Amino acid sequence: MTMAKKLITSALPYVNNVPHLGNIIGCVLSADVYARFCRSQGYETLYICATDEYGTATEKKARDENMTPQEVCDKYHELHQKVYQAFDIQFDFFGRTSHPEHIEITQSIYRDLEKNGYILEQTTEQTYCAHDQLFLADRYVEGVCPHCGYDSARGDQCDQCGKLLQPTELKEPKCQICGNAPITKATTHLYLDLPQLAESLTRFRESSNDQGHWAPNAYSVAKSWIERGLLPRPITRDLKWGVPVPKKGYEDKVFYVWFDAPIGYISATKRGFPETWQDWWMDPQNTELYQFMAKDNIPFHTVVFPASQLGSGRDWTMLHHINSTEYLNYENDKFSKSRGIGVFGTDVIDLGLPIDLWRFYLLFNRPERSDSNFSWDGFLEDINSNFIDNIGNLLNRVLVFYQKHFPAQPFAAELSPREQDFLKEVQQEAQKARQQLEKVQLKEGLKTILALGRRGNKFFHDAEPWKEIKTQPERARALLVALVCLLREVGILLFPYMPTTSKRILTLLGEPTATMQNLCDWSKLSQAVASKPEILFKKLEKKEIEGFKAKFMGKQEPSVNPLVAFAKLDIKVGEVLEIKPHPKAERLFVEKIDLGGGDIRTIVSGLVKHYQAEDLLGKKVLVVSNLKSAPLRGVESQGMVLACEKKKKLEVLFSQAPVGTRLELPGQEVAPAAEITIEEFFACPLRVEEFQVQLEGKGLTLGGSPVTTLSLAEGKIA
RNA sequence: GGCGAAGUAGCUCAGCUGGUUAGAGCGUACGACUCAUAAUCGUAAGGUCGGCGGUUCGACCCCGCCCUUCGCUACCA
Repeated sequence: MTMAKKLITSALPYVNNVPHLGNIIGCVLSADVYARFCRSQGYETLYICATDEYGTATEKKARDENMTPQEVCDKYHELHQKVYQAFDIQFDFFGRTSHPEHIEITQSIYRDLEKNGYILEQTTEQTYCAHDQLFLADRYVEGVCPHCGYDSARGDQCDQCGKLLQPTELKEPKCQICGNAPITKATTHLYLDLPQLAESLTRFRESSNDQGHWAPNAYSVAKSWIERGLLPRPITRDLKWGVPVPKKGYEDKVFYVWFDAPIGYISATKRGFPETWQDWWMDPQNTELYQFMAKDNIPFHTVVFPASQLGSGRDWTMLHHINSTEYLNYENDKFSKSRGIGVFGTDVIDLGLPIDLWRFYLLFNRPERSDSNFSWDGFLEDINSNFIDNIGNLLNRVLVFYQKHFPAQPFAAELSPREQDFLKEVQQEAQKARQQLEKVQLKEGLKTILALGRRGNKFFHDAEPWKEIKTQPERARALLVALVCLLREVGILLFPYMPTTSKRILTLLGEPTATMQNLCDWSKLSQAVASKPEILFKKLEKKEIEGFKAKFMGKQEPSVNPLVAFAKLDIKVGEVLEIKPHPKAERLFVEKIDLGGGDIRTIVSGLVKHYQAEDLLGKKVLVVSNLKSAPLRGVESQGMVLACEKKKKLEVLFSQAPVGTRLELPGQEVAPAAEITIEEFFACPLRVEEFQVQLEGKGLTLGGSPVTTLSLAEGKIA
């Protein structure tokens, strides 16, 4: 086995979010398991993480909470630390990017890049919106793609041909926020010349993957990024909260977060280990870098950060194995802080369950190949059946039985072929789990450990020691000793996953110091005496878990009552006075619609594919009249014409009722809001069933008569 | 509408570069055992591997089309 030093990192969590279970399993916990394995294995190991603190999001949060960005970061950094501590995450150092050390290293890497000619400086006519008074982010600029001529390519990428772009390349750029043509104010920015590094990046990707066996999703993402064609990437921004740019003329700018954040791994190491950090980061021959993260972070670790390293010309330790997970969902929904969906680190602390149970569940359900799903029912099942009934019970039944018949006696016995064969199997399985851990197959490794437990239970059952003890007590004793051997291996192997539980098991077996290094070395066991047996965990109770479930459902933002949502809508009959094609959009019409009482609106609708202009002219249609207006390709749309949609078919909701008639739900008071958002509109699940427009099965009316469709029997209203 | 990912037993998931009867755990049913946290052990039921075509001697795995779900995005509003 390789004796390389193991440098392990977990993706830097962004500071202003409370980490949820998905975040935790994705990076910090997975990396912790591997780091613990490596230490137990006797490898020289360093596990580094930090909070990522710079950027717009923090500035915004600071404004919202009326604090300085630094105060925001201080507060949340501490929160992160508390959560990770609760999860028994054992960092060798947990740093933060808003630290002088970080500034120094970021700047020095920048200087290297500049010295080596990988920095481009462009004083471009950068898109600046005079109206909104800000420089526009790439994607907020649109225009004509220089490659394929597509007329609304975004500033970062063209949707038609897929090429990566810069906003400056676009012909006829436009501000997407206000629709005005942005002023192209001269701003100077620094760019990392990725094209010049493309070849080395490809070489790096291939050789690193060959040696380190990247997670498949990481390899394919990296490949497609590079093969799509790389463009120079700006590494500075017009912001305040960030790493200052050490260059004249850049006093008002900072480095872009994506540039400085990965450098946080290095700076955190340097801060934690000022004397020895270079032994890790500047010793690629003897160091293997393992990086853990969720899938959204892949490009930065496989392309962007390696590019900075390669371009700096220094002999950095570079990515060896990338372990990128998919996402964990919560009860078939996405985790969402804003909607209050999910279990967050702070919740776990409050619930007060043994942390190893959380670790077990998360690792057992680790989203390795595809997204996986947290559910309270699954939580109960997995912990009770797969862990407690299996491992917990095996430990207990073995120790209780042994204690009863051989009190205070060491685990020594003459092993017969029956035990010897069994132990060979145990050895094989234990080695298998060890190798799976070595290869960072964390979920598989855990499953192997559970299989070991099942094997033990079967051995116990088949041998019937409760009978044997009466006739051949020494034979029964040998059996139990063999099972103690198995439990010892389980105890050792469990250490990376459930450190506290591992220690408890090994202590009960009288060998608390056993590690991965003496896996399957049973020589000390014959002197070991069991402690008084104790239950590892009592089983989770259905009632308790139901309680949690209810509590967390209650915390969620209540889903909007359809009737309440409907009450806010102001849907009226309007007559199409005028209709013409949108000047800049081939799929849109621009209509003038009379809603009665002199209220005449301009409304944009995407109906070109379904209707001719003359089919609609003069017709009366249903219109959402209190919808917040929105610019569509430069034309302000002051409402929305309703239609029924099913698959690719669409039918506009026409009406014979007088202009201005309001859509009603019999028996329901309506109190239209002055203005609603498009989200509020869609919160109301209007449908057509059997040619009838309805809400929750109740038909809607216009002046007392039902609203119907002609060709589409059912569909959604949009 | 565009791009991307995915669709394998009731549930959660494995199935590498195509090759005999498609796997595991949980759950369920029945049986066994009783040392143990009503735990354990055995047996069984259960899948047209989203659908339809195609390539092939042969496809869950390759190609095309379609359906569904999810994500991102848009000339959805």
